Amino acid sequence: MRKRATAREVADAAGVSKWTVIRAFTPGASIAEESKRKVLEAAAALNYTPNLLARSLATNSTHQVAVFVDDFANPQKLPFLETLTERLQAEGMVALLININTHFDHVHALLHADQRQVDAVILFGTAFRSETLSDLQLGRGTPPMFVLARDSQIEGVPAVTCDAELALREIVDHLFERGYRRPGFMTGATVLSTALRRRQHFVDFWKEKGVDDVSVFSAEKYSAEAGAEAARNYLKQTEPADRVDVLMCENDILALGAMDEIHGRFGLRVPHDIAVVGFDNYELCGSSAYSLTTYEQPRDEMVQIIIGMITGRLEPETVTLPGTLIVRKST
Amino acid sequence: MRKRATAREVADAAGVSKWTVIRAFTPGASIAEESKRKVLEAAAALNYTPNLLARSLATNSTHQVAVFVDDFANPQKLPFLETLTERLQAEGMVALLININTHFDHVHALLHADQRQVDAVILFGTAFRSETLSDLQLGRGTPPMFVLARDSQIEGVPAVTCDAELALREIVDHLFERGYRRPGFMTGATVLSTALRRRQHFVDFWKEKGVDDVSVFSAEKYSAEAGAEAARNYLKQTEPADRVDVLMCENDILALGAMDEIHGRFGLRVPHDIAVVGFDNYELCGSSAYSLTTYEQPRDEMVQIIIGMITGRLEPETVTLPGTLIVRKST
DNA sequence: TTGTATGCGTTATCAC
DNA sequence: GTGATAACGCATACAA
Repeated sequence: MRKRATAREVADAAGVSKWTVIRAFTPGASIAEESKRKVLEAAAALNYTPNLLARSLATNSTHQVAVFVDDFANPQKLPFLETLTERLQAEGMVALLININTHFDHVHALLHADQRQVDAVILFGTAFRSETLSDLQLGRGTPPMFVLARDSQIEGVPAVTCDAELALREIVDHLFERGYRRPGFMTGATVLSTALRRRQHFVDFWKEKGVDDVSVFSAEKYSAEAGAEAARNYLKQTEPADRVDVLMCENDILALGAMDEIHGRFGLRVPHDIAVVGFDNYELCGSSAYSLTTYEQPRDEMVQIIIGMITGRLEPETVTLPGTLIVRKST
Repeated sequence: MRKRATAREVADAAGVSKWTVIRAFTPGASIAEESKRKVLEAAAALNYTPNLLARSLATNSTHQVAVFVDDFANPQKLPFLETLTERLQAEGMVALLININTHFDHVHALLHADQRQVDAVILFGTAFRSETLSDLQLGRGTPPMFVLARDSQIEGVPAVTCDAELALREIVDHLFERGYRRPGFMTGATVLSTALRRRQHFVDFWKEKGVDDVSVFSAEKYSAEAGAEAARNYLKQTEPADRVDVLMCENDILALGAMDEIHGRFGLRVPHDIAVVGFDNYELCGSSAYSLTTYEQPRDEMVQIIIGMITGRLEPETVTLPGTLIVRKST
């Protein structure tokens, strides 16, 4: 592997000093047309491009953003990653995809991101408790952090989320209107704040409607298989007369798994016997096999805002955006 | 944002030279126990960790690997990204997720990756024609490239893929055994080599069985919606008597869309009227709503091998691995 | 407009 | 075992 050409080499070839070479590659620098032409020619011949590593070291800014992800089971992550990377790249930045799990925990990852001098850290749908942060004793010196698509549990760390209160209100209104009165809620992993919040709103709004009893049960993970298993256990343990008439799941992937069990294995009709609601509007929700009623997050807007905060165009503060209820045949 | 502590500061605090500080953070360096203790103490107090950026500049190795992705519609990308990031991180590397699309093409991305001095570039399921590369005139000096989950179309760039020939042979054998004789193949975007190869094998193996006529039609993109649309057009334009009795789709997401159209909208029975086969074994394929026969790629092994090549443990060469046929109710 | 000196934080290599 | 010098490639500030 040949070494990259340096500014110094280009300078020699063009017969100027290396600083003139730098200027030719610095937009808005004062340099003579003639010099610039000579430099660019020599650069092209030598295949020179500025070394971003050295630039980062000198400018103290890497234009890299670390994106922490801990749940790869939700296919909804993919379109988010797509727009996120696209927007970042449009701003001259690039995403460092960091997998957070038991082998590479938050503290470790944050330390690593810090060592790499990333411009920002995006906690994308991951749970990050503040005790973890204070353990790190890194409050200052840490790159700016932002939470995407989940509530922030850390003081001073802004979050960009879909408005859970509004969403759940719309959902409960819709379900009430359709005549459902025996609601159930399936959560994924109860430790997560967003799960708790969605569930809490769900329970609260039903209470406002005069429905005090909401069955709550949880899947172990956020996967279709886990959703199916949780539904199976529930159906096995509950007499038909005692069952819920509508099941809201914390996200689509749980809902699809649950639906599959309800309809596919137990032969119950959706929505006649049990209606199902998801959250996210994953592409396959619209398929006729499922036709799942769900709630769509304003993905593009969320990403745009979080990037605005990273670039400094927007004030860093928690933003909550309205989403869209998508009513389909499952309710 | 406070500045990070430097080796120099720690050195002053510990009363040693900054080189001794470096040694304390270099595994296997020769340093006195006493000095090391003092340094680590001072480092902890000042919250010092080595600056990876400066290290990269000095060592000429960033431990960053660029991962190019151009298709975010296939949910199968997600588990691949999960194991990829996990394995990379286990090796002390980190993934740079780069979105290749019309706004940020391959040449641009490769240039960018090169400027960032990445240790390697993984073309993950993206089409990269060699003309593009030669346009760049970068043959030398470019970081080592590898293709994952697609055939390499570039001389000297190794690929790690699932054995398409074996896969298609197993699939065709299975279909033939089940009695299907009027096969069809749905491809996503015909320009891609892997699409062409899978299709070609499909056609060839049927020919070996004495079936010369394979209907081929293509969806515009790799999405459920595109698969559904392609199926819809086919069903509309083809008399029931003339239709295929089995439809193989280039990947699961197309197959799920097609199935949805065949069964959900047109009311045809799968597999009785038309059988369907996918490729990838995406999680929802196993759901009772679809129960799609498909072919699973040896994901972990593929990732492990490509990382072996990147780290130098394995010789960089094209590797083709056998996958697993998953037979379900759709055939 | 152009050239010079200095700094960014680390590593490699050599003296001591 | 420890300190010092040079180098990595570029950016900033200043002088010419």
